Amino acid sequence: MILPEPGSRCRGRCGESALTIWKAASIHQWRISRRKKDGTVSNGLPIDQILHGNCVEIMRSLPEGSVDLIFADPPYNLQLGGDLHRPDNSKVDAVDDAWDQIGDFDDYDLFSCGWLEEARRVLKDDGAIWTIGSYHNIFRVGTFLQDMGFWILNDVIWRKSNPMPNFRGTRFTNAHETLIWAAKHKDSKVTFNYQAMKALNDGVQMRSDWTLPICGGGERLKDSDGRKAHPTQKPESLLHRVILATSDPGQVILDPFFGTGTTGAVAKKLGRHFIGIEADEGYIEVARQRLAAIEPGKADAIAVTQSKRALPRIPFGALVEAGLIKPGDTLYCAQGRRTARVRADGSVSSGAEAGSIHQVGARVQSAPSCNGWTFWHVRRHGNLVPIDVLRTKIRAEMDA
Amino acid sequence: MILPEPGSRCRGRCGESALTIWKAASIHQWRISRRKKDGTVSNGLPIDQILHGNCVEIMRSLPEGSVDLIFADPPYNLQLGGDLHRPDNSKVDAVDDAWDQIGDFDDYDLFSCGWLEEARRVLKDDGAIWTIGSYHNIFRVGTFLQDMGFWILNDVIWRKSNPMPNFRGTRFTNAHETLIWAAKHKDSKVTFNYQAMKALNDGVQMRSDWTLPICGGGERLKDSDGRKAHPTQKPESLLHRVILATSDPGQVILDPFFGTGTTGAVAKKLGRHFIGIEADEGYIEVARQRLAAIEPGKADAIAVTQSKRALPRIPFGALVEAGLIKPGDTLYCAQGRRTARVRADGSVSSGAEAGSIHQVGARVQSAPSCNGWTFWHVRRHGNLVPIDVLRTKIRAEMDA
DNA sequence: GGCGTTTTTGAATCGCTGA
DNA sequence: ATCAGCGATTCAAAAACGC
Repeated sequence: MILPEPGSRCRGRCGESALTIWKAASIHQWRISRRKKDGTVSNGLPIDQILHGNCVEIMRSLPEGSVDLIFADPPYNLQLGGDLHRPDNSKVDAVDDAWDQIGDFDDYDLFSCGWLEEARRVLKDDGAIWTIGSYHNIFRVGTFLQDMGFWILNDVIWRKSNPMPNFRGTRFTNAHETLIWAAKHKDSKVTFNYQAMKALNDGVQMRSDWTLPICGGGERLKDSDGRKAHPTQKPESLLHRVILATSDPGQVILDPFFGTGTTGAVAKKLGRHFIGIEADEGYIEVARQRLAAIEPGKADAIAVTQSKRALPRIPFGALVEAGLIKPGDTLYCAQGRRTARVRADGSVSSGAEAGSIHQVGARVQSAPSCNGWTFWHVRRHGNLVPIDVLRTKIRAEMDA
Repeated sequence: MILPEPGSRCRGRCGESALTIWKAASIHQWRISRRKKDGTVSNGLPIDQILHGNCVEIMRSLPEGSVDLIFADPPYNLQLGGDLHRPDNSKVDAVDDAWDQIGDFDDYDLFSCGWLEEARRVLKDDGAIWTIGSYHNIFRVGTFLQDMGFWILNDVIWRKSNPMPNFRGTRFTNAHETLIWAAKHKDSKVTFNYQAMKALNDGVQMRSDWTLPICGGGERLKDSDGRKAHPTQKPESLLHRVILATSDPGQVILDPFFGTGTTGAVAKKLGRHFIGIEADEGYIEVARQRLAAIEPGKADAIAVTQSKRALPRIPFGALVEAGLIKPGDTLYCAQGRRTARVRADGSVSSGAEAGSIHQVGARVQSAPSCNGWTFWHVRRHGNLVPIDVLRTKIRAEMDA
């Protein structure tokens, strides 16, 4: 592997950049192996499968602009010293697996450039990516995302309700991990189920900090000896929120570091398709068994609160056409002080002003804009009823 | 200014690095102006002063390895679009000040390299740095810290109890900011008052996520027109925790982006020295008046817990942090005959006795135990109010 | 003055569609 | 590509207001 001159004080960003080096040397040395397709293939995509191998290699074999969402939990490149013991002298089972040891920052940068570039190629133009990490790696991943043209939408904090304490008393308890949610481009129209997130959070906007327990109990996969099958298995609750918020049923979610398949498990439960890539055959076997036992989510069970933006557009004139409002009827604001008259073509007039319900509503308030559907009301049985209620009626008839 | 070739898809990390460019071109063009020393000078350091000018220039005039701690709140370089209106059509007063508009990623990287390199030079070998930022800038700052050889100790989340909502329903509420705490070297022996943090957090280890309200109310500095004096004034509670945790009384804390002087204000209250650097004379004037009104912390008031003790049931320290009770304030029993003094970490002292509100309450009564929350009172408007009343207020904020 | 209600505001990368 | 029109969208805390 070609690296910048060693020994320089500033690593990574001195001399040639990791991204430049990556393109020049590493990628072309990889052999793209053909792999056996043993599952469903949709639009050339091997969906609902676990693909075995190096994730960059595998992603290069997938078509450009083909997946809707990527969730990536790359190695954190933890720089551990010696063994860590608890105050009672028991040894902490640290993450010291070979796959987490990428090397110094230069190696880690090359590694990150590699998989991020391929992930970006495979992603649809309106797609998005989630990455998760700790302070060891997330700043580098975030910088690469920005440098590659991804557009960060939020950084999200997974606030662990039950983190491992700092046994030495030398730092603050490392009680969170950081996720980054980014669109492929600045102008990408990404999926965000705002109302579903609001519903999930007791009716108030979902915040950028999520308090969730770490993966344990019956959810934590164990091998035959009772030891945890994977050292960094993520909780399904975390993926549930990610997938519910930023994908729709039927979409394809790619996880290039599949591990024991939490992304696939939650995707299947929520009626999404997944593509998993994993280099370790042992993890793949665990994931296969896990996924086989999961019942796919049914359409009625995975439905979420819809955003009004997704509903069919009804022009105000349709209410007049349907006879729910008659030409000459009076519209009132909520207080009843401001009024407008309905005209036969669905426009309204108030004094000298005339135009759409939105335009006239804005004018009478001297406001820059106005949602006429919620601003204007009609008198029914002595009460003022928002015209939005009549729109709902029209929509219900259309669905019937 | 020399920049990488424009139009390249990958910005910043392609071609010459920002750090290389910085060293080659920008720094040598700066003229180091002599400045008038108008305050105390200790070990060649202009302590407890606000220095006017570009922070890189000023830092170059300070001796190498001379300050104990740096707190830096650099511009976030927000990339705003057009105006943003709330659902009620009121306009959001965005942070669009000229000082926050650094430019594109390349410009911001050069800017960041510049001040970070000088900050590192000025820092003692066993010193540490704190930086704060949002997803717009913090990944780049974190990457540079690592590339320059700083050793990250924690990333800390400031979880805002009352953030501004996302008005368009397009993202998660941006409800947090990220701080990075890093040592100058991997082997630096940094200051960390572990027991004080534990005392401040109800007797359990302080975590990496801190729930604190944004700066408002009487603490928020206003100009003569009643408008906020600075758009991004940080709460003193945040600095209280930073300074109490990672510095000792008498040490020197440098803030290269001093603004209206929150770092200096808390440093003075906690018996630390500060050096503030600020480019805007208007902010300096506000900070000077603010600092002049502050009484320096007395040694007994700013003393913190040095050894283990029994766990208090309630985090009394949160009241100190929030400014509801100040270090040095007096607590009274209901009759006003017995008193205790509040210390900066939420412990209290009475005569030779020191400890939690419960312990000291028990001691002064010669009782086996005591509920400090109902025993102790503070004087407000001439009346004695149980501190439990203040706890209720804190709880409301923390529950958010 | 006191208490209940209304208004204001905070580091923000904040829309979609069709002519 | 640009522009205009539709019409979707806010939480907590403190200050200001009203009775």
